[in-house]
Amino acid sequence: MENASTPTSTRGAGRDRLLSAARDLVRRQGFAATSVDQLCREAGVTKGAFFHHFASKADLGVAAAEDWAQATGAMFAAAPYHDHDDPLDRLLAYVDFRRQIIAGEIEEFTCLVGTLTQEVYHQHPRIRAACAASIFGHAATLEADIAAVMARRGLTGFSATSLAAHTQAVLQGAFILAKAADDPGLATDSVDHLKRYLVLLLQDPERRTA
Amino acid sequence: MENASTPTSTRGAGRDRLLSAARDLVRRQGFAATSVDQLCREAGVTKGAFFHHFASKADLGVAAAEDWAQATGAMFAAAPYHDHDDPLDRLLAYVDFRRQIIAGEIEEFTCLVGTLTQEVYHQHPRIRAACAASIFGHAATLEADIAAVMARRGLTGFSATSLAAHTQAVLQGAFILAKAADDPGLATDSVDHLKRYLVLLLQDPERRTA
DNA sequence: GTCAACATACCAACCAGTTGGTATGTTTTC
DNA sequence: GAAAACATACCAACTGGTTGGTATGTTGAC
Repeated sequence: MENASTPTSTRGAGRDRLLSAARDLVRRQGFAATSVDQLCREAGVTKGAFFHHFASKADLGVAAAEDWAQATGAMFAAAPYHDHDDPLDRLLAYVDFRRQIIAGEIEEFTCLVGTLTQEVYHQHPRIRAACAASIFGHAATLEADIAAVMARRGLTGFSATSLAAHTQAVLQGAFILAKAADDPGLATDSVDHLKRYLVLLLQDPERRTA
Repeated sequence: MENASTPTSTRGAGRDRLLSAARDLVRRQGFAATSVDQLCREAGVTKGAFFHHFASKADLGVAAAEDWAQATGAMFAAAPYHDHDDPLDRLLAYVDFRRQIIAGEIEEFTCLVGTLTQEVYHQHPRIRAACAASIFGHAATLEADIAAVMARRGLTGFSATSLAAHTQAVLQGAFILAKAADDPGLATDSVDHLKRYLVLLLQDPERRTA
């Protein structure tokens, strides 16, 4: 997802540019530290345009989380891990794909909705809810494959829902460690552990070629 | 860690009360959304006292991260999981202990330094560094036990350092999911997966009584 | 008496949001 | 088809309050 430069574009692109600016600035520095003025400068519009499209700064936050869910949903829906027929192969390929897109500057691969949730969960319940919908909505896309593998191997002791959510917890936590260390390697290391866990948990031991 | 009420205390407690206020307010609503005025109200002092003790708001952030590392370090050093002789037992007891303290309001069990890192990593490198020291300093306390288990069982393919860091990634991510869902259960579920991973990875299969 | 800890008054810049417009696009009426 | 009416997108200036911080004064412990 690229940063929109300030174009001499046609009317009507202001809202999209504001959402794009929000995605980048909030991932880099958080929601509260990102002012409406700064968003407008980055988007190349004025405050009047901002408040034409959004009733408040908080409304922009909700729209940004929803836009994130839509854009990432589309990106994941089109990702190559769907090419696998076997549900476990598909799940492991998903984790490989998540690892692969950990690249570039920290704010380019970290998660808008995880970042937003962390600081606004208490004071902005509507933003929190939009973030939850994005995070758990995405986790839900993994549940069918996890459930299929569990059924195939007769696994119990945990649910597909909790394992799907756990994959997102690892990713979110990995992003925090990458930010703390200023090193994407911390994130890829945790994703490697996630893959190792899924293999140990879900793969038939006879299939393992370690 | 309890919130300090506004007492008629002796002089000289202002700094500690500001740090305590920072811990609570930042965990609940983030750093940028927590103003110096709000911190002073919560601590029961004035801006003069604030700026006597801290050169800037950012300095308060660094001090808060360092205070957090010191306080949690002491708490973990005194925790019962150290009672175990066997390194794997001790590690698993550590995870059990982390699960046990996930209780009460969200801001009571979530992590100050993880929350801080997420939003300030880009604009406040000194706060980021203090948070990294806290997170990875704590992870380092687990490395010896992990290394001992790896050596005992001849395990390769990952390092003690990366597995120790991974435990912290899971915890940080678990806290984000708890905030998103407004439900501590999301956090305990991920901690359960962490324990399951450590058992699968590190425990001799013959010892498992599942 | 000295000095650390604290309080008060104040500052310039910034904040989210509002106001009164203009420019452009669309719809309705003739 | 043209023009009026209306809707939408956007602008620049403005508002009251908040912000991080500074300067100066006061208080209490030693």
